[in-house]
Amino acid sequence: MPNIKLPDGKKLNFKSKVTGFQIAEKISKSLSKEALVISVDGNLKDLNYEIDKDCSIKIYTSKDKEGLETIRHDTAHILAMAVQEIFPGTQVTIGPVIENGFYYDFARKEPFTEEDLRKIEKKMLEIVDRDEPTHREVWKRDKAVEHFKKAGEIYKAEIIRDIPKEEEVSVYFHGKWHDLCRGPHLMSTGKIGKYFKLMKVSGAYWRGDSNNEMLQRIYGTSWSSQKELDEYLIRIEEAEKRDHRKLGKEMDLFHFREESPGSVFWHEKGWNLFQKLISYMRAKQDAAGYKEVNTPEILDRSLWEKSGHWEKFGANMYTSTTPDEKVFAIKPMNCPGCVQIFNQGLKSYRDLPLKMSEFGKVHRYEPSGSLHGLLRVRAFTQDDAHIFCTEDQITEECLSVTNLILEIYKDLGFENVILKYSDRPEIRVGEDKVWDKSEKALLQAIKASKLEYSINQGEGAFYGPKIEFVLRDAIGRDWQCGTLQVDLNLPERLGASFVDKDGTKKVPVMLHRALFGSLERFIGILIENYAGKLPFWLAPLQIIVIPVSSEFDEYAKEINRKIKSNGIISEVDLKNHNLNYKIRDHSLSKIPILLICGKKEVDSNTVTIRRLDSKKQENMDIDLFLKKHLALSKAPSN
RNA sequence: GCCCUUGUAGCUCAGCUGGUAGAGCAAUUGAUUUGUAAUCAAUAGGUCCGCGGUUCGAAUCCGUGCGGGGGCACCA
Repeated sequence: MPNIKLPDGKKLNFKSKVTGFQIAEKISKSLSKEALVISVDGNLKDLNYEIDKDCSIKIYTSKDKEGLETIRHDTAHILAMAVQEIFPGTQVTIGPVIENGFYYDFARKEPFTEEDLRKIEKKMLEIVDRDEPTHREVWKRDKAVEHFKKAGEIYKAEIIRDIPKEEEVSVYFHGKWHDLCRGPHLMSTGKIGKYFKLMKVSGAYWRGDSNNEMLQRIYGTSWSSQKELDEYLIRIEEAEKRDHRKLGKEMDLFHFREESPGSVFWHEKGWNLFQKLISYMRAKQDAAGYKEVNTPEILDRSLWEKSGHWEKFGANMYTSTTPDEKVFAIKPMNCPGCVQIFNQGLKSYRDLPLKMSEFGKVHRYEPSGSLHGLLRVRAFTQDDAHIFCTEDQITEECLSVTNLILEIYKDLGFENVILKYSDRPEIRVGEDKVWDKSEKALLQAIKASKLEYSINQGEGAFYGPKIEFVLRDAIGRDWQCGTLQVDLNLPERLGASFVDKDGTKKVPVMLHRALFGSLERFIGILIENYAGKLPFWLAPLQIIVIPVSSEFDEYAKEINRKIKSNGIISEVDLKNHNLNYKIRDHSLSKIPILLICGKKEVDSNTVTIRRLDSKKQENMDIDLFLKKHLALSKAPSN
């Protein structure tokens, strides 16, 4: 007789076997209405799963992650069901739950269109109304394979073959329609509610392998209330409004064009922002003891062969043949060039750690389909540095890199940073002893940073372990930016050495690190994070002076001159438009501060300040204004 | 690279089933001299992404190339 333990510790006793739904009914009527799935000793099960022995359970509703995910999983099934009702002959494959929704991959010759999606949605609503009951059957493997093969579902048959021997092959029925599935599922199709929407169709490789055929994937979202669905759709719209490609055009920062896909044409304002970031970082790195260098963009093939890039990275490299038939590569990374600087002249242990930074522009031939605005380009500038040091110095150097990165992110408005740590991969170079040392050093640095971190086991580079710095933006999206890698390989390959205390030559350890990763990408992230409303010091155009009418042009020009002479980027707007027009115009182009000058201001030698997104007007003496804003207009410094 | 989709004025877009292009904003000029998110009017502005084909005739249909978008794969 099952003795059921509830999450609050209470126990319920049943005379015979009992289902989750019956337990919910026993607890309360409202719970029985809201219950979606149950966990039995930690395993998620259907509500009508029969319990016949003692166990502890928890019943989930749509308020729980488990409940919502089950709703989404069921919505995916109902999607597949609807598709097969409308388009017979379409094969189903897999349909998992993902963040905010689900997808289902189908095999069908004709592409699904936008109208098809609306048709399918309608059919899905019908299926919800039909409220088809769910039931689960466990089939013998052979029978299942046979059945799905006969039904023309070759993908399903293939999936069954790959289910581990010890697992049951379960088939879920929603009415007559059925699908191979691990479950659990809701008790009937009516339970999912009507708060779903099909979002888009796309291609997706069978089993995620680009050697396989391409299936059609339908993405959908599903929630437990209309309110949640609406909020989600609004969130998507908000994210679209922040799109850096759109804002970059509106703010006149940069553009792309056909002649050079994936390469940025930086306009004056965008380049100003770019240069500001660089000079900010120069100052930071200078203070941290880095020496800035610069290496050639084009280097002979032989160097890339020696470094291993030719073999390992060749598919992504641009090459160039000169009129005399020599082959060069346009650098996809700065490291080999930097090692060559290290190699020039004799280095002593006294020179270590030697930190060389480089704002190096690299070119990589990225697959056309992966290009995405500033976030994924073919030509970009790394805020790169290579630290040559001894094994004993690894920990300290890693820690100082981590601190530098955090400091810089904070200055740019990102306080929320997490780390991803990747340790030794299967295929690697170097002795385990050295790996032990470098992994330990990196981990120590991570722990000292007190940041949240995750471990990606075996994901390190073949030459050493690495940390990736992930920052979370204003609307909760994660962006991988900085990276820190320990390299025990390249210095040796390229013959780097230093003279140690004992007079023998030793190979230095090299740390690769980038703070933002790519300046281009980071600017994209900055724009999206701030929705284009950059902090005052980063704004490419910081102030616009607006005369109320042309009568005050001279005064406005004078104010503008004064501001500019203080090194603040300012313009005066003398166009023949009224004040309202100009305020709207410059607000839309996200100018942080507008200074209005009219009779009142001329008479009192003041300006009236209007800040972006604030209707508050603030009248101030011009010298006081400058005093208050001068420091704010420059990069933060410590 | 692969699947789907898309390419018309500086920008955002309209242009039904083929008959050599249109709006709003921006620009220019003029009027207006404006006090916190669009003053009025006039003017100018286009190899309809490139190439090839079908047709008496192509922005429109077909093929192909290039670019953009959404995904997949890739992301040292």
